[in-house]
Amino acid sequence: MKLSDGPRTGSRGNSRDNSKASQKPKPAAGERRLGDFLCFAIYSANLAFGRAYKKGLDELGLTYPQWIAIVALWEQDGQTVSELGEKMFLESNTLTPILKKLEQMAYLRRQRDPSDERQVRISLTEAGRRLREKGMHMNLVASTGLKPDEFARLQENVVTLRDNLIRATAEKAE
Amino acid sequence: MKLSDGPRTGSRGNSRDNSKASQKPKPAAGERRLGDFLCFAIYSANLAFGRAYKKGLDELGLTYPQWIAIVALWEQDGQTVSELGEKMFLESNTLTPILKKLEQMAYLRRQRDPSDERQVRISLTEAGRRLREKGMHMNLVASTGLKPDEFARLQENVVTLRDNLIRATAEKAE
DNA sequence: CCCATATATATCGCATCCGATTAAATCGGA
DNA sequence: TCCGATTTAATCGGATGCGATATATATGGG
Repeated sequence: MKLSDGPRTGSRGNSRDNSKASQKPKPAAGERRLGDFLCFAIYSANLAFGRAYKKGLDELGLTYPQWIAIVALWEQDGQTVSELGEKMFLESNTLTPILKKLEQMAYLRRQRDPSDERQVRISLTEAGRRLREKGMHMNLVASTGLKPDEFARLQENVVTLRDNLIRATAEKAE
Repeated sequence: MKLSDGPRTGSRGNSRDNSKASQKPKPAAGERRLGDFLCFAIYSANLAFGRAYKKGLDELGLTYPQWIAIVALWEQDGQTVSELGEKMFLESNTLTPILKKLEQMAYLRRQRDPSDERQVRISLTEAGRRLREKGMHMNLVASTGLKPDEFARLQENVVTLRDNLIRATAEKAE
C-alpha cells in the first residue's frame, strides 16, 4: 500500500513562481508538494463545492448530504437504506441519522418492509418532492469556470477515478 | 444562486442502460440524475480516496487531515495556523483540534510567536519528519487507473475547478 | 495613555463519516 | 424443526468541517 498519488518524483514546475527567487524556504529537493497530490485536489475541491452550495442549501434548510439523499430518492422512491447507500456511497451508520433527521423534518417516511422486516424503505413525502423542485432551477455550472466539453470530460474522469479507487480498494482487502 | 452543477437539462444518455427496458421506475422526464452532478462525482471520489488511503494511514496512526498537515509542514516549517489553513483550505476552528492532537502525539510543536502573541507557529518534531518519510514511498497512482497524461490533466482541471469555485463564492458574498 | 477596532486563535454545537459492535429478522442445513 | 450463520439497520465513539462566538493580543486615533 502506497500513500502518495502525486505523479512527480523529481523537480517540480511551478509556473507562478519562476520570475523571482521564492521568498519561502525551499522544501527538500525531490519532495512532492501538497499541490501535486490528486487526492488533495479532490479533497479541497470537495470543500470548495460544499462552500459554494452552502448559501443555496441554507435557503432550503438542508445540508449537502441531506440534499443528495432527496435527489437520489427523487430518482427512485421507496429504496431501502442499503440501496440508497449504494448510490450515495454511504452505509447505514452514516445514512440512518441523516434519514431520521429528514423524517423529522417531514420530507420523507421510513417504514419497515412488511415482506422483510430487516429492511427499511424510504419514501419522499409531498413536501420532500416540492423540495427537489425548489432546488432544481439552481446551478453552479458557471462558477466552475469550465467549458461544456471540459466539464463533461472532467465529470467522466472523476467518476472513472472514483470507480477505479473503489475497485482497487476492494481487491486489496482480499 | 443556483444549486445544480449538472450540464444536462433534457434527456440523458445512459450508455449502460439502453439494451433493455430499465427495471427501475423511470424518474420524471427531464430530471438530472445524481450521476450527472459534478459535485457528487467530486464528493464520492473524495470518499473513495479516503477509504483507499485508510489502510496506509492506519499503519502510520494518522487520519487524512493529520497527514495533510504533516505534508504541508514538511513543505514549509514554522507556519502560523492561518498560513497552514490557507494551504489546507481550512480555518482555525477545524485546524486547532487537529494540531493539538498532533502535538499530543509529539509530531509537532505549537508555540506563540514572541513578536506577535496572537499567532501560533507550528513546527515539526523529529518524529514528525520521520513520519513524512515513512509515508513518502507509498502511492495510489496505480489504483486511480489513469494514464499519466490523463492523471496530470485531471489534476489540473480539478485544481482549476476548485479555484474557480472559491473565487465565484467569494465574489457572490460581495 | 485610553479605548475602540481589528486580527489571530480557540471554543462550542451540530452534522457528517467511519470502524466496531449490537439487535432483530431471515435463511439454511442437519 | 432447530439453531447457527447471514443480512440489514441502528448505535456508539472518535475525528473532522464549519458557523457563531469568545478570548487575547495588536493597532491606531485622540
